[in-house]
Amino acid sequence: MAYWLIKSEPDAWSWDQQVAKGAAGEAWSGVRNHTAKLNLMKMKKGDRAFFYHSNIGKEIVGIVQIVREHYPDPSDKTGVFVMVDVKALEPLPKPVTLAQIKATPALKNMALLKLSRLSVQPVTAGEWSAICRMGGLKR
DNA sequence: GCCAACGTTGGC
DNA sequence: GCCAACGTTGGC
Repeated sequence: MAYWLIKSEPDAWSWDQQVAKGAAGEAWSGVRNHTAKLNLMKMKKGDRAFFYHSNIGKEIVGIVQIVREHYPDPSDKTGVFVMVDVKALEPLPKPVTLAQIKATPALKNMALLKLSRLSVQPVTAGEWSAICRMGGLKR
């Protein structure tokens, strides 16, 4: 299984809205960046991703699961970009903030810090478990 | 095909 | 509100 991190501005689409969608999941559309697109296309059903709130909060608030692999984004008229469907899996008992990640030596190479503008990015297994622990999940 | 100008994102 | 990073656009 692969791990990812997806970003959203809570003004546009928040964790609470994602949770409200429940098991049905929701389309993760609107990506207009080719690097992000490549990552979307690597996602497999069952992969997990951190849900990060950019701008407001600047913290990882929960975990989502990929429930549908990439397909054309109907909101993209050029037909170039793709999207996936994700569903909320569980919240982090303690959201992990950007400041905490920066202060953690093991996480200093995270794409989140190096490619701050990339909205869909890979997370290593080591980073995943470290953040889960910081977030109060026991695993 | 290069590169300057410009727009957007996102942290501060 | 500012600015750095970076992607895109357009002139040459």
